[in-house]
Amino acid sequence: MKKKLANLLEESINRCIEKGFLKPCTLPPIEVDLPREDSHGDYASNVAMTLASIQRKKPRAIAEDIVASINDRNSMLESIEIAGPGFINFFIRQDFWVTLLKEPDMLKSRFGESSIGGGKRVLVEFVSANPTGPLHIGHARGAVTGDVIARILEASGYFVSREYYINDAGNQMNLLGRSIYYRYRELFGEEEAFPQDCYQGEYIADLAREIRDRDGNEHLHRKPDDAFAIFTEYGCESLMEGIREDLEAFGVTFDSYFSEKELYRNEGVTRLIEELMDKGFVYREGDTLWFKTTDFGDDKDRVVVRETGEPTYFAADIGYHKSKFDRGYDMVIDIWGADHHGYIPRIYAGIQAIGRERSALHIILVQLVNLLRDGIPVAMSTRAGEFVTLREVLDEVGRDAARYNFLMRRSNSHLDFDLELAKKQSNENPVYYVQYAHARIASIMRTAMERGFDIPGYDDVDLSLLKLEEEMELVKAIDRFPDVIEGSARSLEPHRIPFYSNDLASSFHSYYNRNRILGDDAELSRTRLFLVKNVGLVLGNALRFLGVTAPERM
RNA sequence: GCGCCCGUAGCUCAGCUGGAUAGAGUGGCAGACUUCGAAUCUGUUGGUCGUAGGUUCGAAUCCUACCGGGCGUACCA
Repeated sequence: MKKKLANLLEESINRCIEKGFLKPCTLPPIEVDLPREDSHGDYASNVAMTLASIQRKKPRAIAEDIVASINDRNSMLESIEIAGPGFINFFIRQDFWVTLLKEPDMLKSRFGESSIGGGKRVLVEFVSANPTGPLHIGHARGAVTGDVIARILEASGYFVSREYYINDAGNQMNLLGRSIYYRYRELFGEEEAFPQDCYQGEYIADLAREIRDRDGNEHLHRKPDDAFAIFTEYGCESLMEGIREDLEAFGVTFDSYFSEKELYRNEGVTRLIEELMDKGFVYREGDTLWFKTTDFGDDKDRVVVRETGEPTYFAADIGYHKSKFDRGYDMVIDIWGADHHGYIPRIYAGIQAIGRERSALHIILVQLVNLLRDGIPVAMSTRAGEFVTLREVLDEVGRDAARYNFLMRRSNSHLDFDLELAKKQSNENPVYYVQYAHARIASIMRTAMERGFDIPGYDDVDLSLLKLEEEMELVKAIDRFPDVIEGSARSLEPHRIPFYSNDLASSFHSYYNRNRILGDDAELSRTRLFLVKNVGLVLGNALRFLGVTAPERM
């Protein structure tokens, strides 16, 4: 509906220009919004006001010209009003509203999809947790955020690939190997003190036991450096396997895993550094190489090759991003924990230095999760081995509730996640509200069948029977769904979908409590059945975008 | 110190990229099941949008300063 009205306005403005009412100019984007007040119409536009400054003319006068030139071929409009400083308010005819139900009924599970992406290739990189321990709840929020952004973009005409960057090189990996090694020695009674700086978690000892069960004591006689390498590799692979399984149980899958170690092996990092040197973005100071990120707005230059001759993590990361673009992606999305925000200017400097547009990279920061149990904070630290794993959360609160809770908030705001609250199967838990509406509708459909109704399609019902305000509200809400998904895709904001779903579920519950769907009047019942069926369809589609199940009964 | 994020109802949060009289949920209070699912619904209570300036037809939204909370500020990843 929004788009139909915007088109109507655009045509009219062009006509005004032809007739000389308005001076030729480049049109501002035509916005059509939902007014807060019902008395301001079903939709409203402020074009007259935005044109006013360009045209140097009074907004109300412009609005009048535009309204006079509108050609409502399809008889959508009940009336148009000009209000306040120059708003154009549209009132849509009731019999036009109901025709919009044709679309969801035809498109079914594809209702909500669009082609705004135009086939652009997008890489979404997310989670990318170091394989030094199992995923914990902090990773979970980034995981669902990335997953849902990928789902939305896929539905919006983008060609999407999901990637996990494995930091399987560097100090933390060595530390992992050492940690397992010392636990391994303990198993054979080598009781030196377990180093403080090593990973303390119980899972380290588990890994050590696995190696003992497989290889016995053979690593005891190796030189520590050789043993570290073996233990590192084993730990990394084993932990990655666990991570993959946990994510899958959480409904999150990847198309590719990109290994940092591979990047080094393929000379990706050396080639990158050479490129930066060739382009003159790098200077030498003693034995270290500095990248002039300040040329791109960073507040200080950054080291890319250490005194020791080893490239930094940063160097590898630019190399990794170069690889993303070299693989042909038009748009790259990184989902990061908010604690990495300081890193943003430097990575932008990196991609600009390799000749890419800033606008091709979108970094989404996901704020940290405050884990609570009954309102009391739960302390977490990977190093100390104190944390609640993703697996534990899944086992305790379930996948649907966990996902929904993470998706309800803007990723940019801090999130309290209360384990007890998320676990409750009651009205305190918003996921059930939407699911319940879906299940309830499914139940109505079942009852209807039992009573001998068919489930009608668009052409089999008399839509003029939909007269109630609540019914119009539902029709309007259904019609809005594609706009919500599109807005969500453009802004990369998944949280809009839970909010919309909640509103739609609320309108439905309210309608249901006030009116009978299946009553004495067979024709009316069939029409209402049709309406409600489409509400269920949209709720189902919305939940699918969120990766949450849409139950038929619960 | 510097940088980023956040500050909206008692609590948890939306606010459609600058629009008209600021909204939900939750909590409190009062109500609705012999009829399609009460995990539901209806009504009511509740706000100087952190503070002070500025930009303009118009600001919770943009700019500046300050206050409060979080997170960064490595030749770690």
